[in-house]
Amino acid sequence: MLKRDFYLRDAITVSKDLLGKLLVHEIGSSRVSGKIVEVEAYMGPDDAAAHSYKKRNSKRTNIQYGEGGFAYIYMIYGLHFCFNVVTNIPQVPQAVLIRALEPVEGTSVMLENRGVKNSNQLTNGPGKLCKALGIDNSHYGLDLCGSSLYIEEYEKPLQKDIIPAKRVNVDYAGEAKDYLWRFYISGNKHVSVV
DNA sequence: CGGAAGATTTCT
DNA sequence: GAAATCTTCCGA
Repeated sequence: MLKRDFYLRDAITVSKDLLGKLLVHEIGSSRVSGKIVEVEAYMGPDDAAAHSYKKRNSKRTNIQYGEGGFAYIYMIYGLHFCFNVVTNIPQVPQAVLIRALEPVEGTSVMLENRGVKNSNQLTNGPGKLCKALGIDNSHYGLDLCGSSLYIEEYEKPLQKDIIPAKRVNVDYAGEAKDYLWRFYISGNKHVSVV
């Protein structure tokens, strides 16, 4: 399992390092997990696309003001949950949105959670992977150095296979919408948007 | 206290 | 291309 130090860096560095790692959710005795294939970095106070833009501190974003390595989960459009990893030191509100996974363990559980048959569409989007892994608001603020939801070493993608791209659905963010703060693994079938 | 908008998904 | 759908947030 990744240690606290891993998360105490800036969101861009952490996001790139997260590619190829395994996101694990232990539900009772079963393990559900997926390889991280797509992420986006949100850099906080100076990033108009971030929830913590201009040091906004609300009930929702508060966890970002603590130290890195905790789960930041929020509901969007009243329908879907998104899972983020808080990064950096306290008082620096940054986070990494996990946008897509490649199913590894417990795919039958994921299929059941999602109610679809095509495994390519199981976890290829932030809302989808939360549903597939059974992540919801009850996991808000959970310590990723704990024992039920965590990230561990898995694969290390080649540098050339890490593709920078514009973030998705942040058109409202002015100049920040063009920042290349989204990263995904080249050629992977489970990336949400190509 | 009320209005507005959203780090998405799904269907047509 | 547009609706679904409701929590959260910000301004008054």
